[in-house]
Amino acid sequence: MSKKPFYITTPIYYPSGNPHIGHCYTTAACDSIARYRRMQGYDVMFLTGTDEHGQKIEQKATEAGVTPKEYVDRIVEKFKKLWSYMNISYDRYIRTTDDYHVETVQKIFKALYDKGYIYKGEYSGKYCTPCESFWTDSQLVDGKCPDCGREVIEAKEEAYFFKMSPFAERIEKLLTETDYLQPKTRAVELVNNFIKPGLEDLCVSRTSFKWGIPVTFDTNHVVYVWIDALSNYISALGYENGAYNEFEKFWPADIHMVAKDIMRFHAIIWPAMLMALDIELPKHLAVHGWITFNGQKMSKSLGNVVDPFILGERYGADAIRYHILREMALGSDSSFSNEIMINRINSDLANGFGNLVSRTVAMVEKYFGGTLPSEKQAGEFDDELIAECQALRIKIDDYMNKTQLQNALAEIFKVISRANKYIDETAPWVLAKDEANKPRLAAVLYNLLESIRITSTLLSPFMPMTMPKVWEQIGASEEAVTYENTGKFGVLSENVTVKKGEVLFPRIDVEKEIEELNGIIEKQMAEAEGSKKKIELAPEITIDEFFKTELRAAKVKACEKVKKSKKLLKLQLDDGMGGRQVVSGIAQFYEPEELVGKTVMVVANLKPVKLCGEESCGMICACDMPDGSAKVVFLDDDTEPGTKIR
RNA sequence: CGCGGAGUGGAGCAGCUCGGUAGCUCGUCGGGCUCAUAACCCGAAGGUCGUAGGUUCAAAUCCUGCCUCCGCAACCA
Repeated sequence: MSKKPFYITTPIYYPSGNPHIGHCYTTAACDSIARYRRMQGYDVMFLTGTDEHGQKIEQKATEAGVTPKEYVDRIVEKFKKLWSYMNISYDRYIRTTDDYHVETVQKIFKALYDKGYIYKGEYSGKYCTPCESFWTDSQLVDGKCPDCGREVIEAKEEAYFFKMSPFAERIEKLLTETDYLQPKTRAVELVNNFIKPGLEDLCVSRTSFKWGIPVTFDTNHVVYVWIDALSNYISALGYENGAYNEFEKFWPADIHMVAKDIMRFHAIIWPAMLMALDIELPKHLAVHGWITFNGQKMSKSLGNVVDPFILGERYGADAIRYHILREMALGSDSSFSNEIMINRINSDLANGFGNLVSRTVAMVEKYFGGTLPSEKQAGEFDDELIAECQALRIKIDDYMNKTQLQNALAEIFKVISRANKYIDETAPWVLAKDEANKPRLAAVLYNLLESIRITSTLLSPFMPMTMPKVWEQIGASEEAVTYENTGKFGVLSENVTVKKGEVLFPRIDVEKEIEELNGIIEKQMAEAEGSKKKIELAPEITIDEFFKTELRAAKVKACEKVKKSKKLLKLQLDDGMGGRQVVSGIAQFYEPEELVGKTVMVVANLKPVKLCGEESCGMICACDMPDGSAKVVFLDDDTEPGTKIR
């Protein structure tokens, strides 16, 4: 009889930079689930990969002086190296530059076009180059990029659009009435923000860059991110291509796991695409939060990016996997700090589990020369321990079915705690003093070995490197550590022989480590600062181009907050030519009173726009601080308003 | 009045659906033990459950107002 299929995916990551701990979380979580399912006997397909097209990649490659393909090849190597280091057991790695994927995307695009869901239109909206994003009219107010706030380009090009509206009702039902979305708490938000206002048609092709999959019937166009990237989940199985033939077997996917920032695409656009193609929908979309660093979002410029390689080197990949999986609750953010991580590794892995194995094995060696005798005697406390061990697997299954890895781990560690307590209750060192107690002592130690066998087997999907070392120490054969056997007590041979080995999880000196880690982070930050200055210079301009920008001095006459906005201040300026109003996004950094009377630098010939309903004529110059705040550039107070600056 | 989430001992969280002794992990303090990775076990201190009202015999839990924080949306010319 054939094994039941199980299909799980990570997102395909965008290789515009090196992989970080956030990528690790998603991937390690999927890996643990995949391993657990394999252990249960499922035929698992675990897919990960990279999303390699787009203008940003094209630009980065140009900057680096290589072709886009060469550029992504390099980064993909780093991803693969990290996954190998973290022991990620993916079954397939898809790159959107793979031939078979290209073929699938082109066929899907054509199919949607033939069905009438894709039509050619004229795009009259705006496009943000750095963010590589088109923004529809409802997303834009006055044509600014909602993500980065930078200049957007008037894009008057022709483009293909995907009709989303026919699927609005079905998608709303999918989100609110099924358990597709996990956790479901975000469903309301999605429905209110995107579906109720009416689903906009989606721009699905571009003509302004070339690094993408060409539209077969209109080769000026390349397929834009949505259809290209999302299709990977089916192209990887061989949908509409000849590379694989497993679509029938593995589709629909059991779990797509994503971080919350791309939830929207997987909760709305992806189902719409599948509906349009008449393909069955995936079963679950598991959405997790971000790993934050001391409460702040991780970011390179803040110097709080944790390099997974460095952490792994110090504490072992399994310890890192354990920590991020144990700490993160599905759906909400998780705060990462070196201190929390080290404490967790110490208390759970070193003190709790590692020490349990160590003390148990040591006692078998000390009291019985390494091999337990057959004669055993049951006693007080045994039943409770055995019952907890036997009940464990059912609980873990339940949590794994709900993708609640952190709860599964917590449950396993409860049993580990129970076993440590059992040692105190039975006090083997007291039993050892009297030869007559040997059978009882043997039973106690056997029960402990069995507890370790069961917990370590259930932990092995999460910490795949370390658990085999445990099995070696407790004398468990390969047959003993199956999923099936985690439900049974009494699997190890009654004459089991143990063998003391290396310390599984060495205890970490908290203060010393934190100091050293901080040193590393500081060093990284300094390096990042240094390289940043070189790389991020805009292309050279001539003096004529500079003079297109007219800078003038202006005195702040009045200033107030813009209602309905957290970030905006409205300033009345004396510009030496009758005055003007400027709106500026500095409300979080300045009180209105502070600015009155100051002389500032204004971009005087900027096209006026409306921000939150207020007219803004010009822009006030300010420094972008590394921490995300802004510092306005002030001129000497006696500078005459209207003075030209060059 | 844009949408949503959250405010529980020092820290991080559970409990709230279906009201009825406030629980877990870490930390602190005291004790025990010595098999073990200065690990393990037991005990204690510490909470007016954001705030003001309401419903009720009884509210962390249900209802209303308010405050604060976060996310999304909007937006940093």
